[in-house]
Amino acid sequence: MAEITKSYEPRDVEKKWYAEWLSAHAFAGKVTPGKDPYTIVIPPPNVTGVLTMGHVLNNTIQDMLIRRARLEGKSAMWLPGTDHAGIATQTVVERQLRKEKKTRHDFGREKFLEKVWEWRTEKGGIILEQLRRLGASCDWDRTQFTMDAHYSKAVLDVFVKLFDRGHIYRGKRMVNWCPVSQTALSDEEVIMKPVNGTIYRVRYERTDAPGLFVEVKTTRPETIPGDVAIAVHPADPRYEGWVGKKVRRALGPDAEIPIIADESVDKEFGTGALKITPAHDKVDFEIGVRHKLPVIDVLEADGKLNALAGPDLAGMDRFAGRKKAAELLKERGALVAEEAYANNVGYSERADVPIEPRLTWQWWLKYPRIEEAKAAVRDGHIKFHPERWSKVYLHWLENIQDWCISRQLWWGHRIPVWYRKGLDKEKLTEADINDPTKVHVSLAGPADPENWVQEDDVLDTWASSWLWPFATMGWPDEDKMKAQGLDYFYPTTTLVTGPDIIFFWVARMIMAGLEFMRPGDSIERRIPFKHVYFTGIIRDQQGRKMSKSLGNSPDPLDLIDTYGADGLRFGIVSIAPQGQDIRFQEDRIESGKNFCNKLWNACRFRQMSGEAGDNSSLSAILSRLVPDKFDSDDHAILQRLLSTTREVDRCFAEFEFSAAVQALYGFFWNDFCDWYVEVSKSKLQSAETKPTCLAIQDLVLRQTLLLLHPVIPFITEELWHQLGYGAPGTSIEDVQIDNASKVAHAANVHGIVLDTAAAAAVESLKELVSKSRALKADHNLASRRDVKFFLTTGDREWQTVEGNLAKLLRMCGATSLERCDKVDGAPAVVTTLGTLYLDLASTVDPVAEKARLTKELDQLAKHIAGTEARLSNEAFVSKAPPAVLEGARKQLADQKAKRAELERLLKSLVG
RNA sequence: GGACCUUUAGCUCAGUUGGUUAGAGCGUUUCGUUGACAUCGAAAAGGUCACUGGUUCGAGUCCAGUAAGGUCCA
Repeated sequence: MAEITKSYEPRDVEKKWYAEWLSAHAFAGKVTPGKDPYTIVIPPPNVTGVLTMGHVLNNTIQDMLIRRARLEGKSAMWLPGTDHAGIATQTVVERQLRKEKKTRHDFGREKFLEKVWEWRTEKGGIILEQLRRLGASCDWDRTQFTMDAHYSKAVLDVFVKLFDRGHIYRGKRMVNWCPVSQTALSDEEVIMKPVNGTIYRVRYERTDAPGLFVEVKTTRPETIPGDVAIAVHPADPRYEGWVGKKVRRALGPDAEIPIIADESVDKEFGTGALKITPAHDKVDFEIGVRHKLPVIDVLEADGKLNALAGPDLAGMDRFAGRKKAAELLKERGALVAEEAYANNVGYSERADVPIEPRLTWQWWLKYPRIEEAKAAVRDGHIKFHPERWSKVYLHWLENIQDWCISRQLWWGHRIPVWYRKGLDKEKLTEADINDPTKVHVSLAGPADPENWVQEDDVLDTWASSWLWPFATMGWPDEDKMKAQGLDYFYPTTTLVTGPDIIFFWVARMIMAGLEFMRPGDSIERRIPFKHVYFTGIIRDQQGRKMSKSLGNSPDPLDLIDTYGADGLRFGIVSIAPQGQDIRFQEDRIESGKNFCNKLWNACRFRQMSGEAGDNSSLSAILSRLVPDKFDSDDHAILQRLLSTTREVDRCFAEFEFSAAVQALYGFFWNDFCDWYVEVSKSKLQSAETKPTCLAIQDLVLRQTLLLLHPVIPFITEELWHQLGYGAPGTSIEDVQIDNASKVAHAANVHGIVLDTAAAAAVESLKELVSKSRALKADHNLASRRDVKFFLTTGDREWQTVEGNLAKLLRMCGATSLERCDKVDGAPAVVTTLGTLYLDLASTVDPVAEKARLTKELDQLAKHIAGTEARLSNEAFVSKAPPAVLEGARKQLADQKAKRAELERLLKSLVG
């Protein structure tokens, strides 16, 4: 076996093991009857995406779950893939074309799509490559893309089915229009942002009574040419007698518009009068419908004003038009005032520009299975972690609106609808849409395509990703489903994602699963996943969301180069508590790297300490232990190993990953390295204690590597082999991890009965060591090893000290530690094992020594007062549980004894 | 306007059903390279647990309210 190097160099180790895992097909998800499946489908990153810190966190957690599942003996399968990301990808390619001074229209639909496919072939796999660097153990042979032929077929099949089931309709309604992308958006793709703008007070003059005006407030004067009425509340006394009269439109082609009464007008807002512009506001549109008002659309798809806005405004951009409109109103004396105004404006999520409410023909989906989707989460068939997100989810479902699923893009799944040639698409009625002689809806298309024209629109990207948990495994093709094991792996076990896509994706997947999977079966069999773990959002030091545009996100690949993939994984998991946003700190990643180095060196120490024994299995190591030779340190470290194993078991079951990592960190660094390895150094000197000490190190290291492997897979695999825990050609994941009770049971089988008092004994030894060091540090003696200590103590305590003397001398850095009755004038410290004196009587400064003891005494006095107060409280004594009462009494006794000792020491000081 | 989250050491955060003297990492100060590790070791300083009130023998923890910051929905 090669000697372990002095420091851990991740680069080669990571490269080597990832290649080995791939060639061994270690990540392949296999249908294995008799084994429980454990399935995760990756939240497919956009093909345009590059790895961000969010991806690192998200995918590290998925990999941890998958690797832990493999270690637990489950048939684990992690399915990777990418999302075609309609708008995002089309935008990227269009931006490229713009550099060549071209638009997609210069190419035409077909040629443009070829360009996008070229782009995706060339650059679309980057993020999956990056995930490999991170160590992601995805079953790469199953990699899916939402535009793959098979997947596309599933998407279109679902459209046809939902159309046939009456869930899909075409309607001319108000949509959120993005003038930059020039497509409709769903409500979820609109981000409300507070904007400090201007509100314009505009007056309209009565045509029948010149000189009489009605005043309204608007933030959008450029839409005044689209006004078709002024609305007031019917019970508003200010406008008694006004309803039915007409006013002159303040801007645009000359027109008289009526004053109407509508209950929905808010009397409290402004003057209580509202201008009605049905083409450019959702509320206005509804009022317009109620009053059968015309619709005058003054905007083009690209956000420019059109001829209906009048010659002064036509051709202007909407924002320039707003300024111009204000000027024109002013000239005409119609502008009463401009006021600063803060309001919320909807922005396009992708293009980051204000959206326009726009009346267009679109395809809509009435969500299926809404009630069942609520029940699935409410009744606990699907568990959210943290649970509180279920409230957000349920609230959204309570208020759910139909989903606008059509997009005016080219990159996407083209809607499988054909219109009979010669029909005017804009004039189709509901009956026409459902008339197969006029509108054809099918997967295959019409038999006589020459007589039909296909719908231009494509589907919203999310209308493909909502099928991800089953369309990725061959659905709906029976043969493919069988080959890919859909029936075995579905429902998937856990979904790991961010709470920001709870509506976009999580809720919709639940509805899709319930609608399409295993019709007629129970709800547990139809849901797409059993657990949803919501990660926090990674923020920068200032608390801002990390984003490409802000440039505040470190490149994870740089971090991998600097700290290793394992260091990055360990660091990011350790700072990601359940459901809380994360403020990124690079030094935590550094501490992940340091932990790896610590682990490496502890294993190196084991290797240097003696010959390797039989490490081939847990049982082989256990049989090397001689329980009779155990001292309290051996008992204590094994107990801590068990309690840590139990804690990690619990953390994985409850999705508390940072707690798991912290438990392992504390156990390994503090309990094992700082204490057990240090005491080993003297145990290894004796032929009598050495074999058991080595076996215990092997036991702890073996089990710790198994517990750590899901978090830091590369280094644990490497050390596993370096220390001979696995046969050549096997992997650490070929071994099954035992939970705490199984490990305890195995130990019992080998005659190991752990002494529960050992932990307390070790704690008292640690205290003695720590206080002896402090005593030395106080007297600037940290480096010397030639000090002598004296201890005044009882027989029992001395027995403990004597039994561990060699270790104690080494740990305290002393040549001797002798028992004696009384030492005068030496610096001393009170411990549970007795009063420890530093043999330095001649060099001591009594004044400083007094100060030190007095300070400790003062602190102790406060604690005694507190304990006494509690115990003298009648209510406490009569109502507190006996164990608590007993604890308090013992505490007081100990504190008083310590006080007496300190007082004695103080008195004994000369001067 | 509605809902949710956060507020604990200089910084970032733990603190499980209320119960000894509230913890960790980083940072700071002092000391230390003796054969696992300086990517390290030892010691130390540092907190009226945002505020007010309540429940309780006992509150960082439970309840109500206030303040500040954040997120989502309208």
